[in-house]
Amino acid sequence: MVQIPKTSAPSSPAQHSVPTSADVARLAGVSRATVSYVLNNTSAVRISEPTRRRVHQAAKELGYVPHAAARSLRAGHSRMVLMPAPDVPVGPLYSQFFNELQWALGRLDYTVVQYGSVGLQGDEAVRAWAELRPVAVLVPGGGLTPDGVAVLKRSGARAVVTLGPDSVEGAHALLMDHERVGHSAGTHLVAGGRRRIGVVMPQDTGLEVYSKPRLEGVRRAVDGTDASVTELSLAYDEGAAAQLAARWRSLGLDAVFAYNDEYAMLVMRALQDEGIGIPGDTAVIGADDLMLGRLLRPRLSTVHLELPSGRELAELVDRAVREPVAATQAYEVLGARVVHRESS
Amino acid sequence: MVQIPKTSAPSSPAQHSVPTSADVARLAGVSRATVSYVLNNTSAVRISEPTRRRVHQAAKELGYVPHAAARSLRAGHSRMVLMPAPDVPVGPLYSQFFNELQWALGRLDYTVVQYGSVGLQGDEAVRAWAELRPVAVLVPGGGLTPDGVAVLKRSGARAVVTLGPDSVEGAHALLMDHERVGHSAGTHLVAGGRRRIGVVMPQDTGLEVYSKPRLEGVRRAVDGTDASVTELSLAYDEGAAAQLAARWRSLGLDAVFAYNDEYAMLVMRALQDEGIGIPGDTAVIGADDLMLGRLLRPRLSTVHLELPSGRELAELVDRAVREPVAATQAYEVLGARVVHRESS
DNA sequence: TTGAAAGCGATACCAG
DNA sequence: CTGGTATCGCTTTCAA
Repeated sequence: MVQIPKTSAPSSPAQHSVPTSADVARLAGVSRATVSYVLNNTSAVRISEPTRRRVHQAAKELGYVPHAAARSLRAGHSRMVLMPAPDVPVGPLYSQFFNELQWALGRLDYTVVQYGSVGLQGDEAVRAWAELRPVAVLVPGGGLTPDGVAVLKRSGARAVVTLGPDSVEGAHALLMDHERVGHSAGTHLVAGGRRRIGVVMPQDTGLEVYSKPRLEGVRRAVDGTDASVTELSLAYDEGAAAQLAARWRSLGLDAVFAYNDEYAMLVMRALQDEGIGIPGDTAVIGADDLMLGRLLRPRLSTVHLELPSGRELAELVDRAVREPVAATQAYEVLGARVVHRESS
Repeated sequence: MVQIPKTSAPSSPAQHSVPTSADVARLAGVSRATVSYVLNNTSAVRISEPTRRRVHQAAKELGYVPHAAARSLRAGHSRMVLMPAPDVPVGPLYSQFFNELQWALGRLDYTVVQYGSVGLQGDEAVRAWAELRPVAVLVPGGGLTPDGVAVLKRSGARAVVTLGPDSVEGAHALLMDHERVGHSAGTHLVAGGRRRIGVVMPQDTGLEVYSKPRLEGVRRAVDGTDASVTELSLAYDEGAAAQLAARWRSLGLDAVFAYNDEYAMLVMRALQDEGIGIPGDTAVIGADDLMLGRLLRPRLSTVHLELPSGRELAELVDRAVREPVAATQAYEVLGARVVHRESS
């Protein structure tokens, strides 16, 4: 970081301590109770207009901001929905889904908080989340244990929802079985007459949650056919791709399913540079249906994913919070369908 | 969302109310104070080993998890670092930077929370952040006002750091002036003999924070030369790119700087499909130095960005928290340098 | 219509 | 070494 001090503004004025509702009350010449009534528009109690004005005026003057912790401590609950922040760089697909979800939950008056639990292991992380006493917890990507769910529930979470490959006892599950993705791709390749299928797996271990099921899906697709599957580990790196391409002919593969479109692009480029014809010599198919696939030549075949809409998930959460039902439910929400373009 | 209920597990056992330290004390047969001492390993006080064990045992049995709000209410401060969650899909560059930052702050024992403030306007959002009484606030992307900083400071934030184009009174600033990015690109194109430069601007208004300064940078680069700049608004969409390419010859441009490598790829593809030679007829340069640029043919020239390391920012935050200095400081932290490949 | 006071859960002082 | 207890900021009965 280049450190070039550029400005040196004068200090902010003396640090008065943080104003409380008591300060507001004092300044307005009323009791703390009245302040609370006015600021929360409590309908059960009617406050005279002049008093309201004085309170508002005082609050503004002091720059009063209520203390969320104190409030929810008193109330015994919050409207915080907690999600662990993903610790692996996550694609545009997920980002968009998440934004939508956040917006939808905001509309329902929940506050969404992404909690960075880097470095914490499993149930340790769960305890950290539980300390915040969120009303609901959304956990993407597997790894939550039934014990973890129990901790969250005991700490007051009215809804625990997992978004991942399998459902966890006690939690609602949005099943996103990426096995389907691989299965679609595999089926497509086999139907196209391919028999020796390579599957490109990211070396990045953080992506295994998705890549392994995708691989399994391909395996299932070729099961009972005379086709075979070869696992190919690959770093997201030009050099690694070139090395893979160099030994491609010796591998004797006639098709490759890449973890996603980005890896597909990487592999496709390397194969083309090696003089391997696509789809003639080797068919290539990716996944996630990213824009870039459409821009490649030949156009990249891919598996299009359908994620649940943020609005629907938000409603599920809201329902679960309002009436925690006896039985948790699991929904299969991942749609996968092949988009056949030119590379396969 | 396809809703296929798949499992229907039995309800979790009766909802006992959330266990408190008092419950632990009762079960262990000690006072609440003792529980606190044991669970926090308070060194000022020595507790007998048998008592410690009884307390730990009781806590485990009840599944006790401390209440963060109560704790920080009592303590008068928290170690929460708050960042508003970006509401526009943000690239891999930012994601990586953010992960690093999160990790580094975690090492320093801070808890990073991304707060979803979708739908809230300016100072309304600031008040929402202030309610959480974070010890530090990191605000990316401009839009924070001096008043906003004052609200945060008054609510107890010991450090307010902006990451954006300009510095704000009262806050530390990590200046990331994207004007430099455009300037590098523009200078490069002009030096290469290009005279009629198109600048591709995303239609997505959320990206204006970055795209406008980049455009200005190009303008500054051509200033005083005989080159000219043409602004080209473009949706991230194949059709839009094709339309742009169709009227390309009539535009009479001999170079284009795209907002980033993704837009560059989009434009380059459309131009190539239109039979326009790159870099012969038109030079193309992108920005952000994404992997995909290296995979294009011709290889995409780009502007490589150097962001501050997460570790350094974390240390800046920590310093600011520990000793809020009289003067806030501003650092220029965005490095930009052209990576000349084949497309320009 | 307003005020006094209890209490949410955890901590740290001060006695015992 | 351990236990009472005041306290953080806020909401909400209950009285006045």
